[in-house]
Amino acid sequence: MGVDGGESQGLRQRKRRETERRIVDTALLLFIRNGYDETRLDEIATAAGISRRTFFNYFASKDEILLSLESGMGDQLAGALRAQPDDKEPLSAVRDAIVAELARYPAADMIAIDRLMRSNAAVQARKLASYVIHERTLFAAMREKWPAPDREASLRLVAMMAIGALRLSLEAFGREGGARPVAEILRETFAALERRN
Amino acid sequence: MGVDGGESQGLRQRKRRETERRIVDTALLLFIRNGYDETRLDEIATAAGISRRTFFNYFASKDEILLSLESGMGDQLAGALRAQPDDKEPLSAVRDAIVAELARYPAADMIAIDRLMRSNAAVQARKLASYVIHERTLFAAMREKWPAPDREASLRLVAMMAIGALRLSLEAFGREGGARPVAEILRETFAALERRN
DNA sequence: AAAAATATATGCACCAAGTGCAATCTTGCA
DNA sequence: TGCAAGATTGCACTTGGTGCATATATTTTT
Repeated sequence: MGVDGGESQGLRQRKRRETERRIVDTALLLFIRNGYDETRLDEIATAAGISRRTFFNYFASKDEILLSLESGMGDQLAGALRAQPDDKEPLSAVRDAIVAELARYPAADMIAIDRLMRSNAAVQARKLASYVIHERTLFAAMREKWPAPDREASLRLVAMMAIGALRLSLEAFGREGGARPVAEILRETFAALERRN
Repeated sequence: MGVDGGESQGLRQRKRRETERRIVDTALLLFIRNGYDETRLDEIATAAGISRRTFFNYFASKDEILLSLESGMGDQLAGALRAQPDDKEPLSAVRDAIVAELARYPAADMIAIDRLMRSNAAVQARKLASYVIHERTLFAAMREKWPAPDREASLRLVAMMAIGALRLSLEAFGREGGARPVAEILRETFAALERRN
């Protein structure tokens, strides 16, 4: 009743964020413990303390729970790119942005999430599709950073190569079981990319 | 009865192929006429003269109808690559294989199929996922054509770039509404790819 | 502070895709 | 001709997802 600091800034919003977070957390727990396909939406809803119907007020589908973990990355990458100095070559700038950004994700989490996503074909597919979305987001940011109408096609290619290199790096990371840090693999992959031709 | 030519070579197999084909054809017709999401599996089954349950003997899901159109491409590309002369550079050989292979698909069909796939998020996602499968198939073929253990990572990158260029080219083809032939766009995209760095 | 407007939560009935299982019919082959 | 293997089907059932109406909570207006 208003005895708090005073900047509650929307109880509605706060509760919504809390509930959303609670759904993701409990769902991940259940997924990891019992498997993605084996976990029913009802279980998730009940465990999160909401009704099954309310779940769909937060996520459009079961997939979205996992996908939501991936969804911010495009914008994050775009942000990291904007922070790069303007005089770098596009591919180098994007590479550095990706390395900087990926450093922020805990390796153990990435492996766990990746395992979950690979356990279901539809989810895995949508994850790969989200790479394409990231590619487009990145391309849009690149176009703003290096505005030159006649270079658009080239920037599109750079975005494709960069996100492709990111994907291959994460695949290698998974194959190795997380033995080496992602940053190292990324730098290696990008080096090979810049070396060729 | 056996009064026919004599090489019936498995009535069972023949009927199966016929039925599968009939399912795809009638489904495509319905999809194009009424939309993918709006077409029920029951309609497809009935129109194809089979029971709903039998449909699932042929396709694991509704998605698979459309996906099956895409699924052979990886192997086709691998085959086209094997037909390339051995002394070409990997990227050039793959480029030529892709150009040769894509020339075999009628443009109008590609546009129609693409429209359908983009009308449903899950299908579109699986289509993009299938590019990654194609990439792996192509990589496997490349590894056989240019066996050099220390070059594997590099070949992986070439496969990624080639399939990425293919995807970007098809996207451009779609954006242009099929104005220019795919081969032209492909050559342009690959030229830009080889030019950069 | 009451009331009106808006957002959220939920229950319920329903739809459509997909699965397991058992029964029946077809084809291949000895 | 007879029998094994494969194909077709019906049926009951599970699960994810939607539309709609209603109740409840929060915000804003007066």
